[in-house]
Amino acid sequence: MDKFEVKLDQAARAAWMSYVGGITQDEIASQLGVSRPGVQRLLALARQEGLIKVHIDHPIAACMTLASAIRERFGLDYCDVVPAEASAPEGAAYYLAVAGAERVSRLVERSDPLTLSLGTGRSVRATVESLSRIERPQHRFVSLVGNVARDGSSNRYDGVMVLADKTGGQRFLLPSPVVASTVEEKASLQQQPLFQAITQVALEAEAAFIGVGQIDRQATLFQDHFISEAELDELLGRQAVGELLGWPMTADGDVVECSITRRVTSLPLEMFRDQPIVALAGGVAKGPAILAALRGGWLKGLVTDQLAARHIVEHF
Amino acid sequence: MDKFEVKLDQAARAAWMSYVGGITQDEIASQLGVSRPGVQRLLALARQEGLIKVHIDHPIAACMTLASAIRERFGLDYCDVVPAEASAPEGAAYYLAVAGAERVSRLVERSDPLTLSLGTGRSVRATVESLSRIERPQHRFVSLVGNVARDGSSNRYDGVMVLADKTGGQRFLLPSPVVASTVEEKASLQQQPLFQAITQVALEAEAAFIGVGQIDRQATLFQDHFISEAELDELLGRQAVGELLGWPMTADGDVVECSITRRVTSLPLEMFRDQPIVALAGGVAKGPAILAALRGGWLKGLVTDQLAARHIVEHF
DNA sequence: TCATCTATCGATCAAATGATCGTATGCGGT
DNA sequence: ACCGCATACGATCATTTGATCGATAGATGA
Repeated sequence: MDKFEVKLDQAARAAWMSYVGGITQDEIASQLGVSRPGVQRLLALARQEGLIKVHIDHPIAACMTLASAIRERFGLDYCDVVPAEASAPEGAAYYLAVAGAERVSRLVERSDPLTLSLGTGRSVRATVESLSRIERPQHRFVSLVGNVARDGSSNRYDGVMVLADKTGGQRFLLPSPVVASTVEEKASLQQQPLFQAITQVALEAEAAFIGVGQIDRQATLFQDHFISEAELDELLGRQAVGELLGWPMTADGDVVECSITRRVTSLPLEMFRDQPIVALAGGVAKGPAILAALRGGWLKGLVTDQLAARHIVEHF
Repeated sequence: MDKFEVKLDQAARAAWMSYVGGITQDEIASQLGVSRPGVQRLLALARQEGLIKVHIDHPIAACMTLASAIRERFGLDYCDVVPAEASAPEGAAYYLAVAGAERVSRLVERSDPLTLSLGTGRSVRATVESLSRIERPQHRFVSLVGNVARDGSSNRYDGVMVLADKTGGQRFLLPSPVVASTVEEKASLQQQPLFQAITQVALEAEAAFIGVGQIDRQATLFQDHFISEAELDELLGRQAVGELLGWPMTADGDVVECSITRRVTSLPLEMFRDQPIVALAGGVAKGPAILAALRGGWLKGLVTDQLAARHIVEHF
């Protein structure tokens, strides 16, 4: 095995010249007295033996590692992880919004008519607000979640509204509360032609950008009075850890069947199995919920922050 | 300057994908939403800003760094640094010989007639002894240093002898002591037709492989009785720290003019200004001598070990 | 000793990379 | 507001890199 040692020596030399010295393989070949393919084999050996350690000296490097791990593990089309600003917690939210806006604008910028669907939540709102104005009247934007609160007031600043305002595109809002008061109300809503028309548009969307909700006392669903405290307790009792479009799910990503589920008016998740859903969510509290959504295989894309990403990779 | 931060962020991302992730630049370009040349600029920026740290996980890496530094600093054609075997001091000598033999055999292996000149010293001897046998009767080997001791005995195992034996090439030995007894003896020697003929051959050599001598109580010149103790003291008094081919020189690489110099019979160093001289020497004791030879600009190539190399770079 | 097998090596080609150039875009000054 | 400058961007080409294939040399066993 002494022969192998010599090979490794040469491999290390070649690796040094190539990576540190920036020498071309031709040059290395003549320096080492081997053929160029020989140098390639040496470099391959060096890589294989783990002789070469590359370190990117920038905070973003950790994010990239996390992003790559998550993308691999859950077969995502993409995963962006933005740095967590330890000093300014809102900084991370801003980063998240910018990163999300980047992904959205990629789609919106193009000239062909585009249909995009949006969920609700702070992250989605912040994301569309980060977008710059661009004239795209040919685009259509549709909301996947009802934007009417229990008291009947309509959220004037839904993401779809902002996006349509910024682009001049068409808007399609779901004229319903997130959770209907009764099963009958839900059925009645779903029979409205308007509701069905919007459903149809949503099905034609090329991508869906949605938030991820956590299920606890800080849950948006609860804080915004879409569900009552008793209903929250019921969800917690059924092991719900997060929600997508108002659909609560367990840690494994299965949608929880319960009294609330039967009254959720959002479009059923199964409907989007073949559509790319992109989640926009960050913060350590959202970690378990995002992980659940990933486990359920609902997502094709994810824009998150370092805190949530770290939680996710630690609980694969 | 916030703009610059964003650029650096992207540069770090691109660098991560390229170096750690092994993604192609085309892929990175589409992931980052820029053109491929844009990615190149980002990578160039990342390199320039020192974001990318490559570490070769092998003892040889340190040697390569030293070698590169020395080659750069003194404009050498090449510099090989072999690892110092902390456990076995003779191991390093063996490595040195193998590394030197590698350089020599590059030249010897070729079929065109070759003229090679050799100095004396343990390193040169060990080097030629490491060479494998190869039939090259068309080659010529010439010694640059007299191989006759003060007592008149001839060193039967001069490097030239060994090399000629191994290749079947012609041998040209300098029939003189390294240091003549008197200036007159030197003059007389130099007038011999044989001496002049050999000088002529030496001038036709394509490369010279020589040792480097230190000037102290362990000096080969002194140990082998080429100079007396009084002469050694004289050299030390004149700040000589090393010698090439018997020519003592100061730390700056200037040849010392003194009573000994006038009696040295080796071919004058100036004669080789346009010839590639390669020094073979290692060990911490040889450090100052090698550094002097480098400072004098006498060398075009160097094969040394980690100990000497470290001394050299620390005393640039 | 010969045959065969395997491992290694170098020629060739496709892909990826780096560099140069012309062009566009934005910014500051007049 | 317009002009000029500077900076940055993207198309194109040369170089470098990676991979595949056939060939050759050495090893191993019959």
